Order: sequence, then C-alpha cells, then structure tokens
Amino acid sequence: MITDVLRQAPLFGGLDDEAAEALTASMAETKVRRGDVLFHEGDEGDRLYVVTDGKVKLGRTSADGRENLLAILGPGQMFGELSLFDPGPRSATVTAVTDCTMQSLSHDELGRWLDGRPEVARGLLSQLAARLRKANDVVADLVFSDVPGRVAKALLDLSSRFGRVADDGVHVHHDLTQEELAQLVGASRETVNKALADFASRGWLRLEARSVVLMDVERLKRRAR
Amino acid sequence: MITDVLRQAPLFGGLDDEAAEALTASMAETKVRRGDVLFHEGDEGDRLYVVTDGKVKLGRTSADGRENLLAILGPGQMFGELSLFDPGPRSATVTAVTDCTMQSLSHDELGRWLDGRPEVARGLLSQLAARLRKANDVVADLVFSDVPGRVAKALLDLSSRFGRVADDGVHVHHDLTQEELAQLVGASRETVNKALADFASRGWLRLEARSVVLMDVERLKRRAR
DNA sequence: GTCAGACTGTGAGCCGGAACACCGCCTGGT
DNA sequence: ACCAGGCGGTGTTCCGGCTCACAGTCTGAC
Repeated sequence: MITDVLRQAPLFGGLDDEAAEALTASMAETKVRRGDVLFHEGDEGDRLYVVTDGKVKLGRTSADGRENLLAILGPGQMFGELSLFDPGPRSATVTAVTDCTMQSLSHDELGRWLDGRPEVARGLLSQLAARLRKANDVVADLVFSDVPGRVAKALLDLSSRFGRVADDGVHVHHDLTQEELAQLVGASRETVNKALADFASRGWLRLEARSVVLMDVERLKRRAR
Repeated sequence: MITDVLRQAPLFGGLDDEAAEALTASMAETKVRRGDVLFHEGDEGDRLYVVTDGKVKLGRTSADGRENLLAILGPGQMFGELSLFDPGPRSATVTAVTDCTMQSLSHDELGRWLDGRPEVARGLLSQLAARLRKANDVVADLVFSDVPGRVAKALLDLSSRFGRVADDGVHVHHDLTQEELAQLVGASRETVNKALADFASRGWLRLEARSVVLMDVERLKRRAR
C-alpha cells in the first residue's frame, strides 16, 4: 500500500498511524513517464510533492540555455516546499528521470496540518535543515574539489540512496545519462566521461548503461575529499 | 531597545507584541569583538542566534586549510538553526566581522515556543526556505557565472542589505577584506582584486577601505547575470 | 614616529577544464 | 531490418582563473 513508502518519508516522521493515514487520505496521486516535466522554473504553483516510486531531477536553466541539476530525488523525498513557505514562483524545473508516481498536498491542506500538529512542523524543519546542510556541502565542493572529486562524491551519494550491494560490488542504477551526471556535478559531459573512464581503468568501478558498479568504495571516498 | 531590531527579524514575524516581548525575555545576550569566533565547524552546540548589531561571517574550512564563506549576516538574521533541527555538530564556523551583539536561544527553549505557537514554526520555515533558495542560487552562480559576475552579484547583495544611498552613489560598508570577499564568491584574492579594479576603471564603482561606493548599479546588475 | 604585519595592486606563467570536432555504438521507432 | 538520433568515448585547442612573486600602502602597537 502507499502508506508503506510514505511512513518512511521524513515528512511523516513522528506521526502516529492514525494521523499518517489521515494525511495520506488528503493527498492526490500523480503518475508521470520518463522525461515528463512536472513543473517549470518560474511557474506558479504551491503544491508539495512526495515521490513514492521512481526518480525525479530538480534542475535550473541559465540565461544562455545551459542546465544545472540541484538534486536527484527518490522514494520518500519531497520537493516543491520552497514555494510554500517562501511564496514565489517555482525555483526549479522538475523532470521525471524514470516513470514515477507521487503524492501531493496543496498549500492550504498543509497549512491546516501545520497549525494543529507541531510534529509535522518539526518534520518539515528537519527536512529543510538537512537540505540546507547538503546545499552548503555542494557549494563547498564546487569551490574546493576538482571535477573527478565531485564525480566520485556524486556516485557515492547516489549509491547510498539507490545502491544494491552484490558480491561483485555496489550496483547503482542511477538512470542518468552522462550528460545529466555532468549537469549534477557542474561540469561538461566530456570531462565527466574522462573522469569515469579513469576510475574504471583503475578498477574502482565498472560502467554500464545508465548505471555503475562500484568496486572500490574506499578509494572513491578518498578521491572524493 | 533590543526588541526594535528583533521585531524586524523574520524569526519574530507574525508574533504579537506580548509574545515577542516574552520571547525576547527568554533570550541571552552575547557581545563579541571583531575577529572573535562564536563557534567552530564541528563543535557541539544547539543554540540559535539572532544578530542584533554588527556583522558575522559563516565559513567552512577545507581539508587543506582553504576557507569558503557561506554568508555574511547582519542585524535581524539568524544562524545556528541547522544543529537544532537536523541534530549534529555545527556545520560552519561563525566569526564576527565587526564588533557584534546578538541574542541567543537554547534548543529546549525554542522547542517550547514551537509546540505552542504555529506562527513561530511558520517563521522558521520561511527563513529556512529563503536560505535554501539562496543557497541554490549560489550553486547556480558558481556553475554558470565567471568571477567578475559573482563579484558584481555579491556587491549588489551586500548593498541591498548594508547599503546607504547618497547622491554620489550607494555606500556599502561591507567591512570585508578583499580576501574575505574572495572567499565569499569562491575565487582567489588576486582575481577578485582585478575584477574590482576593472569595475572601478569603468566608473561603475569607487573603492574605499573595506567599503565600496556603487555608482552604476544598472551596469553591475547586467554584469552580474 | 616608526616599525611590523596585514592589506591592496599588478604582472607572468601554468594548468584544469570547457569547447569543438569527430567516431562508433546502441536503441527504439516504423 | 533498417535507419536516425541519442548517447558514449577520445584527442586537440584555447582560455579563465589560480599560483607565484613582488611592490606599494595602510594601520595599529609601542
């Protein structure tokens, strides 16, 4: 059932079963296909989404058309909160990286929950705080690390969320093209490709179609920082 | 009186006079001198601070000792929230850029306010959301803009918060050395110096000791994006 | 007043990574 | 089964910005 994934979601942290059930009931389900856009940067909109299955990418486009990905979100993670608490247009474009299903909640609905339930506010605060911490880390990486370092870090991050451990290494089906990976770490496709090829030639990982198998996580970690 | 500045602080948004007074009463005052460190990255601590006078810088240090500033905060702005909602060590070092006074609140105190007062939670949520939005902008700038563009943007940001309009331009006493400015935009001191010299030679601004006078804000804005 | 140390200004060289220019492969559509 | 377009792989060139190396200036401590 839906509630299984949602119960894991940090947004629901601290809610008892009854409350979680009620909250779920007031949410609407949305299904999209790979490549579909949920909303564009600059759009109006004040719904909060929680991914229940699949992955989406949060991206921004610069004036001259280049793209930059802020995050890849998977099951349990939410997006769209910014326009809720800091009113304004959507600050990023959200696109499905795989076929996806998610649950959404309107501003007004959420407002009702917030007022009555301090736990929900706490959950949201801790989510935002975690995101802010992560955003700050990304900034530090952009300033301090080179491209291979950022690639290594991105792979480790993806593996911690989407990785499956097997005897030949950690299989990470990230579903991203190298182009998208490059946008995620803020580098060109070519440079990322070369970094990956280099890692592979050292035996740290194996490349597969839209996925990698990490074979020497320790070395990658060392390369990342 | 203290409450004047605090009433402006977003943290207090939506509180009536009586509540604001009570909240102020439960806060402790701290005074520090230029250069003093409030706490270091990695320290334990769970107090939330609001600057009432002066400026502080939030910074991180990389493994090899280089520094990066996340933000310059002035009167009304808060810091230290991350360790509150996303428990863990302090994620940045906070240093006074000028002599400063601030008010602080402990985790437990704040918790009591949160539970009873949905407005406080809302205020915090909108603060965090705004910070997150800003952090994402910084990331985009690092990826898309060159150093002069980021310098221009940083100056405009500082001027919007600390600028005084006069007939010869907007006076911005940022109190930062060029070294600190460089750490703020993620560039070397030399490159920032050259960017500033270039802007000055074009007549867009005038350089003074730890402050600038912006004379052509329009051009700077155009250069920034 | 003077001396030390921190801050600002500027040139020269070098290097990481972006841009460009290909090629081959694979995948999905008809 | 075929073809086209997207994706992955790689060498070459070129430029922004970091590093290094100084010189000049300002500030505050004694």
